Amino acid sequence: MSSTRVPGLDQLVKYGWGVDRKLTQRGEERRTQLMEFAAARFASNGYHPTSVAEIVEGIGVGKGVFYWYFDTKEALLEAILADAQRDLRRKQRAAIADATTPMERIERGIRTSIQWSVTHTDHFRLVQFATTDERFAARVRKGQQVAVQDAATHLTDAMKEGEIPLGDAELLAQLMIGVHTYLVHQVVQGQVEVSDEVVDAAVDFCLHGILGPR
Amino acid sequence: MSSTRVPGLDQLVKYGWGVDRKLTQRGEERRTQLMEFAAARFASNGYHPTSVAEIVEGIGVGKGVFYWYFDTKEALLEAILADAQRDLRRKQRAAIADATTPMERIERGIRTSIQWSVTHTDHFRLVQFATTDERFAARVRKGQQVAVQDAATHLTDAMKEGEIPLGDAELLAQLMIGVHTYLVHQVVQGQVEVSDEVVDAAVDFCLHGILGPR
Amino acid sequence: MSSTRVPGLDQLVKYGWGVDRKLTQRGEERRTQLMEFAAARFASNGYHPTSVAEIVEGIGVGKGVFYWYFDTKEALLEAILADAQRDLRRKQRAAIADATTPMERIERGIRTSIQWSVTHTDHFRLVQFATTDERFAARVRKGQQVAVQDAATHLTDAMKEGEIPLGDAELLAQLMIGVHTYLVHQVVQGQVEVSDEVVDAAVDFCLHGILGPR
Amino acid sequence: MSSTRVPGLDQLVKYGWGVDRKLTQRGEERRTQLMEFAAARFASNGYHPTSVAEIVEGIGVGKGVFYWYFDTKEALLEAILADAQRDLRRKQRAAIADATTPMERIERGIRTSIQWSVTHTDHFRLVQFATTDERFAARVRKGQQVAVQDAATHLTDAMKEGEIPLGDAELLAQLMIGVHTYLVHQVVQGQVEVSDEVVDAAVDFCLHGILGPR
DNA sequence: AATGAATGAGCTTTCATTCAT
DNA sequence: CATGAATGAAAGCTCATTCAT
Repeated sequence: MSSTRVPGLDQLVKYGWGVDRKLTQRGEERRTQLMEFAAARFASNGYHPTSVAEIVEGIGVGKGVFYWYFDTKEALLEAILADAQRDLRRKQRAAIADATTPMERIERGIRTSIQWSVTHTDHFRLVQFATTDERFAARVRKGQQVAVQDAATHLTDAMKEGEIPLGDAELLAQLMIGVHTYLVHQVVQGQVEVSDEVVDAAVDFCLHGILGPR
Repeated sequence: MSSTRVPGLDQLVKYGWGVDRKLTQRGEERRTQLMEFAAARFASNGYHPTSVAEIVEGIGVGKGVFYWYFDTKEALLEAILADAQRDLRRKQRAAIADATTPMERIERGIRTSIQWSVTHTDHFRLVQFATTDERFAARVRKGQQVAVQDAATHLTDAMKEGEIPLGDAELLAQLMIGVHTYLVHQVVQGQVEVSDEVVDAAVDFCLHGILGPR
Repeated sequence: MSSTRVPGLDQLVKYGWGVDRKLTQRGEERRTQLMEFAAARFASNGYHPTSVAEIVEGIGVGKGVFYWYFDTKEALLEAILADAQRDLRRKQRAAIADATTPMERIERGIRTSIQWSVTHTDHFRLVQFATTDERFAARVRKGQQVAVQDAATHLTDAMKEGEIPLGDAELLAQLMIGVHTYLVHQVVQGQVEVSDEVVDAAVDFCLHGILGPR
Repeated sequence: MSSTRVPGLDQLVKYGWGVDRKLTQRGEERRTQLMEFAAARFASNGYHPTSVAEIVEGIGVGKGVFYWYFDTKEALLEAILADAQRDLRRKQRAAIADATTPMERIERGIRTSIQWSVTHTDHFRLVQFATTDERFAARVRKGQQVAVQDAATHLTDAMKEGEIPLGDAELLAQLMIGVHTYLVHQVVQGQVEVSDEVVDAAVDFCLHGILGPR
């Protein structure tokens, strides 16, 4: 009826500026269902080749449903990406919470990140794609910057405490993230099987890369 | 009288199984022009959002011209990717040719790869995208497998000669490639400025990652 | 919740395996409207020369409407042909129902067939065309086989009852159908005016052809 | 150079008003080759679905060749149809030449016609198609009118001489032609095997149809 | 005579989005 | 909330025809 169009902060964080309805329990589920189904399809067939029609048919509803929950197809992908980013960050914070040294934080950060990516391959693929489309690249870039900053902070701390040699913390953070990103990439592409040994090797590789010549 | 439809091996390598005409000098130039222009557009706007119309308008020819040289838009991207792969491999072989030790070969390989990628950012972006679309992913995967194998061979040699500690050569090769892939990725995204120092740092990071604890 | 994708038998008979939505009253009408308009255009301008654009413009709707009801232009023609076949057969069965002798059934069959064809010249022309295109020819052939078999059955009955001399019933049926097909063909081409006399003459011609030398 | 565009009568009969060059021996062969190849393709794939490119590729020449011999694709089909008509008529005249009675002429006419059609199934199919396209229908109609007139003349003669009962000669001629047209149609469609018995039965059917009740 | 290249209107089809119910 | 129907711009692609060489 006369509901104001200005959403509260909580909703904004979750839904952005577009469709901003208060959703019922059922509505919430529908929205999630749409996002999950779409993420799967986007990941396997690609964002552009997947039509809105395909999505709504896939879950057996009319097109109206889609546009009830999302302003555009673009907004859907953005919501999926935002959701994923938020989830990963939350997991990472939890993992790091009770670590005592910077190096421990770094290691746990890497492990959590790898863990999350290989259990959310669809989202990993979507992020990969999003990078290649200017419409979404900015959002992803921002997320990656945050990740780099986080890692760099820990590296700087480690440098200060003399745990690792001084160096360009940000660059090292990027190289480190590069290692595990590519590793996950290969896993997603079916080129590598995940195992504790592989993850350990990757972590070792990074740590030695950071430590440099002893 | 009737021209044989079986193309020679040379042509096959170059054009694949689709349109396989003998091209005149002029035709050869047009084909190249189309590929270059398209690569640029695909890289900046994305493959799907770039229409064939946009490409032909961009170089000021009729639509038919496009389909004279390529069977489909898909075939065009494949041709571009194949071309790029061939070019990179050629460059790498040349760079490695006169190296004397395995470690030298590895280092030169990494440097050449970074070099090539940052001077062919369009193609790098296209490869990124290609990975996210099953239609093209296979080709890219094969190319990357080759790169991994190449590097792994050199690592194995280095292990045999005792230059580096024994380990999973293939995995190390992948981690190494991961470092520079992500680095280039960041460069392409404008997050990092290339410089000799950055490249050196990346190479160092890899070498120490490989060498492990001394 | 999720609607089953397996259409009921009724729908299958009517729509085939392609677009198989449940249509509303309005949708049903649109579908019919499209088929009728298209049949007329196909008949007068030819199937290939008639574009989908022409059809939708003709009934004043957007292009998407066409593809809402039919998978392809080809499917549309097939639907039209199937519809026509079904209608003719139904009419023929009704006409034959209360005939008492085989010869009466044959005569009524011929007359009904001529009658139907001259009042549905559009469909007759479409069948003519369909014969010349392998994509549609099979369907038409099957329909004609059925017609031949029907007539042959009656001829065989007549032979058994001694009403006509023994002979190759199927071949006679074909010749008989040939007579009226060509007659209708000439009518459709404007070479012959239909009249009771003409129809009577054709029927006589057939009957004498069948009876042979007394 | 300064060759007049007004062709001689002979050439006109053969080539119509379009391309009217004096062809060399080789040119004559190319033209024939094009027509034969095109007739085969048109017959099997349809006129519209067969492209000029397909034709010239099929015989291994460039597109220029096609347009050297024919003004348009349409003109090609017309030339093929005209050729076929001329050939059939010539054969029929030869077959009838030494017949002594009208009925003999009729029978020979029918037999020749069936004979020609089953040995030129491609052309028969093309005529079938041509009927369904207004651009070509007129030409075919005229040819069929001639055939009907020819047959009707013989029937009229037969009536005058008391060989058959009086009746509408033209209509009978049409019904007669209908019988064998449909027969050939079924042969072309692979529904009937040609044999002397079948042809005899068809001829008998016609003769009895004409003779009516004795 | 013949070729390879080019043209560009037009084709079939798709699809994000909107709307009446 | 939800549906089926509709929109129409735009996509990929075809093809009869023309032209420079």
